[in-house]
Amino acid sequence: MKMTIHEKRLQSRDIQPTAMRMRILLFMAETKSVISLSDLEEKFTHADRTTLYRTLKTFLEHGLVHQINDASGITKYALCSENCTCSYPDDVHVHFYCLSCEQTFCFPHLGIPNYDLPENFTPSNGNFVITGSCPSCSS
Amino acid sequence: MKMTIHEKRLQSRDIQPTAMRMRILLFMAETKSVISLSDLEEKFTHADRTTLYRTLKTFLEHGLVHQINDASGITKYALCSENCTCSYPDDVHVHFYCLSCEQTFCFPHLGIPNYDLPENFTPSNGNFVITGSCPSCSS
DNA sequence: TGATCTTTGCAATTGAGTTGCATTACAAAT
DNA sequence: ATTTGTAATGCAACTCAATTGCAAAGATCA
Repeated sequence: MKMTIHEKRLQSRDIQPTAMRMRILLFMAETKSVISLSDLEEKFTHADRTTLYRTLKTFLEHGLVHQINDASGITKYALCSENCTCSYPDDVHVHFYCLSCEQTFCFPHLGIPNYDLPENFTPSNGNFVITGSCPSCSS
Repeated sequence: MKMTIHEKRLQSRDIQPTAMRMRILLFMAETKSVISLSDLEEKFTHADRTTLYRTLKTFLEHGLVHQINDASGITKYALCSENCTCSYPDDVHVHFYCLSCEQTFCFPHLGIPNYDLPENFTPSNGNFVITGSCPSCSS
């Protein structure tokens, strides 16, 4: 039985590879960028907002994407690397939010310090965003 | 002319020290915690939501408080230290968001690495939040 | 085929955040 | 002290992202 790489990717995370999900995964893999629910809506005008929303939720719950909270206040998502478990500190990396164009970028090569937290604070995940101006918007 | 320490603090940031603002500043200084607009609403039941909202905005614009975006998706605020300018990397520190009680904590002693960003990314601020379980919620 | 479970679409709701405008409080000038 | 102008506050309404309930469509398996 033949299977695309994306189909395998969904199944390896225990997500039923429906047509809709395949299309959304493909889009995220192609654009390689950080997207919001609204971005998906603009791309998939034929699909319902709820379906897109729930697809992102499903992806998130199954560790296929990670969630980013930047200064825009809008929840954004990005595909995880193949063997990511989205746990602090190893699988967390820095993101960059451009105040001008409001885009968010992944910096997978910029990891997170293993902070020595105050007693009894148990970390599980992290959200590290640097805000500023991106190359296209820096004059 | 006599002036309270909080009055001076407002004036040093060019904020008119009205009764409302004094009360809110006092509350934030007393609780020493990270709060949301809704938290203020619960405390100041007599005041209008808009006033509280605009007070926080004013405080933010004048650098009296800093803004935190945690995994809750709700914008939170915390008092800045006396000589803070809220700029990356020196004045940015780590926060902690507890998934269980949904509280957010300031860790002013945990600073931010001076990351070597990709070319032409110009940082101005940062938002670093570690998510997990706080002492009260860790069994 | 029939029964069941999952996914998708539609409609409606929630709640944070925000804005316009009228009113009130404050401060400066006379 | 009174007037006058500016800033702050309160009220009402609105926007928009996020979320939920329910019905219809589609997939899966006996």
